Amino acid sequence: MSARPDRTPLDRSFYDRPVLTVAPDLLGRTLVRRTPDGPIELRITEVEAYAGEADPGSHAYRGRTARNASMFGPPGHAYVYFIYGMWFSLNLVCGPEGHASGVLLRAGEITVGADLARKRRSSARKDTELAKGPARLATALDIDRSLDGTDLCAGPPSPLSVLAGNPVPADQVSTGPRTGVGGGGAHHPYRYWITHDPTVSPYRAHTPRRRST
DNA sequence: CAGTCGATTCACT
DNA sequence: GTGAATCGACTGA
Repeated sequence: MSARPDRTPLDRSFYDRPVLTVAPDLLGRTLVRRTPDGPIELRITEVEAYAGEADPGSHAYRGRTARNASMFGPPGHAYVYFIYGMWFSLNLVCGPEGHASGVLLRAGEITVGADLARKRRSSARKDTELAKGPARLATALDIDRSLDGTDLCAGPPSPLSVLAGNPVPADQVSTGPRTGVGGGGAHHPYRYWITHDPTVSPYRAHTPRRRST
C-alpha cells in the first residue's frame, strides 16, 4: 500500500545540495505540469546527474553559453534544451548558483492527465511508454524551451512544480552508467532508477553519428 | 560563416 | 539492428 503522495512543493534547499545526493532523492517525487487543458502529473522513475563544469558529459563542460545559462543559475529551476532538431529535455538545476549541476528527468509514470499525455504521444502503444525516455517525457508533458528557467518551488498557478510525493527507499534504487553519453563522462554510475519499474527506459550506449557525404 | 553533431525517437528490415 | 529525421548551438577558421 502506498501512502497518499505529499503535495507540498520541494523547497529551494532540497535542490541546493550535491547533485549526486539530489538525483536519487528525486525518485518517486511528483512533477506537476499545468497546461491550459488541465494538469498532467508524473511520478519520477528515472534520472541522470550532470555534475557541473568538470563533467565531460555535461552541457556545462565548455562553460556558460546562451543555451545552458539556466544550469548556472540558482537551484530549483528548470533547464530545458532542444536536441536532435526535434526534441526537448528537462533538467532540474541543483547545487549552489554558479555550480552548473542538473538532474535530467529521463522517465516517469503519468499519474494524472493520462488522456492529455496520450493525445500528445499518440504513437505510444502502452501507457508505460508515455514518458519512457527524456524526450518522450517532455512531449507527454508539453514541455518546451518556453519553460526554461521556470521556478520549480512555486505552487499553482506555476506551469511546472515538483512536489514531495513519495520518495523511494534506497534499497529500491538501482544505479548504472548514463545513457547515450560519450566521451570521458560515459562510465560514471550517474543514472538512477526505481528497480523493476516498467516505465524506466532501456540503456543505450553512446553512438557516434556517421559522416554524411 | 560553413561544417559538424547531439543527454533521441521512430520506422523499417 | 540499422538509419533517417531535423535544426540550432557550438566550433574553428
